[in-house]
Amino acid sequence: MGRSPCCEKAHTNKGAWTKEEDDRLTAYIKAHGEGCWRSLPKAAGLLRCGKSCRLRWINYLRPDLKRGNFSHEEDELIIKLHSLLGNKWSLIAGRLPGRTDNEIKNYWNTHIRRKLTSRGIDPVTHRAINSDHAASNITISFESAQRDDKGAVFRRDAEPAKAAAAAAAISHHVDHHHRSNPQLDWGQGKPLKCPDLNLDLCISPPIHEDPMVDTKPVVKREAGVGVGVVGLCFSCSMGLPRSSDCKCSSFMGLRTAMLDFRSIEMK
DNA sequence: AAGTAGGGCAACCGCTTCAAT
DNA sequence: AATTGAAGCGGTTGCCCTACT
Repeated sequence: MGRSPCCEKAHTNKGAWTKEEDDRLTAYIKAHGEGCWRSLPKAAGLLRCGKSCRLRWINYLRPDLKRGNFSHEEDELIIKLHSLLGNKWSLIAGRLPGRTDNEIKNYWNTHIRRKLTSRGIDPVTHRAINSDHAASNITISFESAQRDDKGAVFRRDAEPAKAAAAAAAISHHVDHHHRSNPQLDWGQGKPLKCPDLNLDLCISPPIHEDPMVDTKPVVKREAGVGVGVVGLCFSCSMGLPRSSDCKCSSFMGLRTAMLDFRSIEMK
């Protein structure tokens, strides 16, 4: 029945990794590639469980990791993605090349959460704290023209109908993820409608084809490896206003490229 | 200079999903 | 079809470092 046991837990090290262990793991993966974490520790001569090896590699040893401080653009992108995806750190990490889910999670908990709170934004719901009535359409805008050190811009939505349409479009895309992710209800227990979330989105129907956007399925969950937005300039892929030399086509090459839910694949 | 508090981050834990048997 | 375990994920913990008193 079932598979054979993973590792002998009685003879595994725990705690901080030593330089030697790092070297062994790195050398082994460089020689044999990732995968089969179950057998890796033994093969690499490590007294660790496969799970621990995987974590160490993904979060610390991988050569494509960026490390260092998060840029302002990354900050905003994380906030934006979190507002849409909730605590789906692996999905968020998938949009930030060189960043790991663990890193983003830590960064969120230590920096961004506080930052949002100081801006008067609830980091969980992304709504304004002290907004007395839920129906008020206070929204968070990331328009860089209005951006300053104080961060997000609040405004009342001038066109509720437009906002509702956008919300419905988002809801359509998010829905199938959402069904399996009650967290995305943000505690409301109702289908996501983003009634007060205006991210200046422009989302087209899924069937839309754009030569600039690679529509083939994205490699599934490469554990934090950036599934870069193909065919888009930096500004567009980061969800920023288009730069003067941007040649991305209008669809999705806007501030919304990252919201191409076709490439946010859930397990 | 020593002690303390708080922040940051690496690693572990426990749960869920999926695949192998 | 049922069972079992690997892989992956999010939450939490604990250690280390730095700033403050």
